Amino acid sequence: MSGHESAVAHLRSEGYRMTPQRLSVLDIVAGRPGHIGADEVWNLAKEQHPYVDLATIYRTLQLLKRLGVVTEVVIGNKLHFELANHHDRHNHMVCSECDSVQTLSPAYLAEFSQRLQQEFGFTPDLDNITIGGLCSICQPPG
Amino acid sequence: MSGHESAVAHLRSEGYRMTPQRLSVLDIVAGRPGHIGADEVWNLAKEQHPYVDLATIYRTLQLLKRLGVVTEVVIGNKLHFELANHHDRHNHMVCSECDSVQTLSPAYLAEFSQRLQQEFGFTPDLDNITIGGLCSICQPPG
DNA sequence: TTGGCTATCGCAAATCCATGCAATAACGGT
DNA sequence: ACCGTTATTGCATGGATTTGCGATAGCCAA
Repeated sequence: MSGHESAVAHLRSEGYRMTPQRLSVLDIVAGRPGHIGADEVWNLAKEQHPYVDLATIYRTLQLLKRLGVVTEVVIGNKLHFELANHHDRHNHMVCSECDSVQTLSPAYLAEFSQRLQQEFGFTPDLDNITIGGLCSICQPPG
Repeated sequence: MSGHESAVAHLRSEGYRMTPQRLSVLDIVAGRPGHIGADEVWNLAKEQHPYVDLATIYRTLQLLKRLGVVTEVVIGNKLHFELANHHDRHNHMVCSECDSVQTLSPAYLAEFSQRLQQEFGFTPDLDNITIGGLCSICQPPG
């Protein structure tokens, strides 16, 4: 198994327990290069634990998100998750036409974020923000 | 009645029909200075048309949104709507702690938008974007 | 005014996600 | 290895929003 040890240790250190369901969800999300929907996680998890409930999947994903182990990505109106890579934080640009996804360095948002903080005292949470729009291929003609 | 004529004409010109339910929803949203939740619209609409269904409210709001007559704002996990004022476009900053809402001039997003366009050929749709975070009052101590 | 085409409605059921609760199982202490 | 505490699960349920479908009612033409 790959580098789940740290995630497991993280759970443990916060008083959370390690269960087969949680390990399963962790494995599944970690086994994906990109993001994965909750329903997909569920389907895959059921292969190993036929009785897992979808609610457990959701709770686990939210837990892992709270712990910073996974990142939530809003695509359309569904939630997707991906393993948080702290060495490669990024945001997403989703094309509303072809649903393609590009990653975006948070550096692009830093300046904007600072202005909101300075001028309004508002601390935006842009970590998981997704930018919708049209990708270069789907640009309207003209 | 105020300036619903243009909205009505807009509907008509696109082949949509004008119904009392739609007029009612339009009146209600237009009669609000700020944003209003779908359930609130429903309650008010029922005063005039006791048999309107919530699904009709949702469908109408989505239609008006598609036509650019109203704007959708996601607050917490509910949808709110407000009359689109094309002379005063703005974004929203929603506090995840107290659900308070501040408006934000799109000027703050212009620079960010241009960079995405220039560097990635991606045309972001930031018109209706909502920024989550913590307002100045709900800042964590320290 | 009337008639017909079809957009729209009301209703019911489905979907997505969150939550309350009793039964279960993880884990530290013995 | 066993026990007890209590975090976690599965199940049922609820809230918000969407969708399928047959019935209804706008709107245009005659």
